This record gives sequence, C-alpha cells and structure tokens, in this order.
Amino acid sequence: MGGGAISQRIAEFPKRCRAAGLKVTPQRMAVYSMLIATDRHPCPDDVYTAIRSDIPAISLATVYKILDLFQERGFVRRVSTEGQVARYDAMLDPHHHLVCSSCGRIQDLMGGEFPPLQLTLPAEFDFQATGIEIQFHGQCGACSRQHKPARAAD
Amino acid sequence: MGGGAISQRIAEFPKRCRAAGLKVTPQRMAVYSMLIATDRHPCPDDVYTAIRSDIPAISLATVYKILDLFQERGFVRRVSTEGQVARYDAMLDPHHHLVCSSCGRIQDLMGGEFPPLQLTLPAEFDFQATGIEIQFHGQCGACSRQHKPARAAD
DNA sequence: GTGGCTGCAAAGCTTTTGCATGTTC
DNA sequence: GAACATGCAAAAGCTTTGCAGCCAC
Repeated sequence: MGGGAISQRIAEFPKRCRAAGLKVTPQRMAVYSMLIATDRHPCPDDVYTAIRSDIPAISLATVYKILDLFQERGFVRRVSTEGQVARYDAMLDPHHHLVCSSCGRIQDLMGGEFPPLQLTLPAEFDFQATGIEIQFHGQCGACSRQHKPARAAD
Repeated sequence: MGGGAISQRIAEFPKRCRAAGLKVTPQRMAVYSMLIATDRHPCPDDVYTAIRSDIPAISLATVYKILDLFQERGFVRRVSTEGQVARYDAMLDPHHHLVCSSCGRIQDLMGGEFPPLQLTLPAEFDFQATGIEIQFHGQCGACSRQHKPARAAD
C-alpha cells in the first residue's frame, strides 16, 4: 500500500469514528495513525512508546482501552500469537502472516500474492466460518542466514 | 484417532522421554496423558485442574515447566490464540483449527478432511517455512443456533 | 549417590478496573 | 452542559524464577 492510501485512511478516520459513535480525540488519532503506518504488528507497549513523542502525557491504560475499542469496532484486528502479548494489525485487507520463530517478526503476505483459501467448509463440520487466518512458521531470510536458533530474540 | 492409538502413545511416552534425555515422572506422564486424550486444547490451568485428581500435590508451576519442556522437545505444540492464555495441543499430525468467536472452543480440522496448503512459498518472500497454521474464525454450530454474540463466554 | 525434578512462595509482566478530571460535541 | 474519554493508581490475572527437599536412574 502506498503512502497516499495511508494518509487517506488517516484523513477518513474521524468520519469513521463518528459513524461508529466514537468521539475523535488526539489519542485515538495517534493510535490509529501509528498502526496504519506500520507493518510490524505492534503490541500495546510498542504503540504506547511510539505515541509518546506526539502525546507525552498519554497513559498505557488508555492505549489498551483504545485498542480494545478499535478491535470491537473492527478498525483493527488482533493477531493470534503464541506469545503472551497482544499484537495488533490495522491492515484489514485479506492477507496472511509469516511468523519468524527466531526473531518473532511477523511479515505480511498479501492475499493477491498467494492464493487465498476458500471460507466454505463442508457442512459436516457444523461451523460457520467468517474469516480465516493463516500463519506460516519458520525463519525469515535474515535469521536463516545467521543460523539463529529459534526464539533467540524478540 | 481411536482410543487404541492414544493408549499406545501413552505407553511409548517413557521411551520418548528417555530418548530426549528427560526423566520419567508421574507428573510428566499425567500431563502428557491428559493432553493426548483431549481435543479441547487446554490451557495450563485446565491441565493443572484435571491432573489434581490423580496427583493432588502437583503444583501449577510444575505444570508450566512441564508444558514448556514438552513444547521445547516437540512433544506438544502451543496453539496461537488471540487471548492471553497459552493453549496446548498434543495432536501433532497436520491439522487446522476452527476457533469459535462465541464460546472460544477450538475444534480440530484434520488434514485428511481438508486439503492442506503447500509449504513452499515463492522465493521472493525470502522465508523458509517449516510449518503452517490455519485458523478458521466464526461460530460453531451450537453457538450460531443460540445466536450468541461474539465473546459471550469462554 | 547424583543430577535432575518438584513444590512452594515470591516476583515479574501484561492487562483490567475504578474514579476524578478533562474534552468533545 | 452532558456524555464520554483520559490519566493515574491499584488490582487482577497469567507466567516465571529461586531454592530447598525429593525422586528417578
């Protein structure tokens, strides 16, 4: 996605907030702008740290509340991880994830670049699927060249 | 998997432990037996609770240590979840998961029942994939019939 | 007998909650 | 001005750690 598309999403965000019955605050704009501009799938503390340069007085609890709210409203999604910290993603176009077991980095795999799976499951499973999440586990190029052991760093 | 296959895996487990340089203890046998016999993807506390009927004196910290060790040795795998509790799975044959957004239940989708994805990614991604994890999100049959809202219970 | 394992208790993190103050509409 | 959002601090999980005693080999 180009930078133009990002700034457009940021520009449209106040409208989306009001449409969802949410007030527009500098804190919420900062959280959304940070998330939409990165492909690093940050955890709440990453967001908090990044935002403090803009809004020094922001509190970590507020970041948690905002992320919860955004996820509830469907503005961001929470990525499934094995670890114990939540990671968020504002990229909502269909895509999958490449999870590096060595450095923990989560890389995007856009839907257009790899055939997406169909959502319709055989009726025998008695399950109404609304979304699919695919994670490839392994080593990213940088880590495999360094022969890093799994979970060396995060 | 039939009950026979389960008891066989339990019977072979002491051998696997020793081969991996681990001592065989009642606690470890209980954890493994519990995990291999269920399809509920329990969290550490579930394991702890279930095992206390066999080994009343077992400590939760020990359960955590054992699960960590088993995962390190490849005896079990840790399932990626959005929540903040770890969930484990002793079923290591290729399979995917159906995650119910209402009740949180994780159902298995065996590899043979649904075409598995190939692991080879186009070279341009510079990623060495060793495993794939697919989660279908949605509502299980029971919850969709009850018109439960998402995350009503866990 | 020895090394590794367990159980207990305490500490460490992440996340949530309550409430007074401040802001948006 | 009213309703909602924020910030602070405290509490509530979940998970890890340190260490003395115990057990498998």
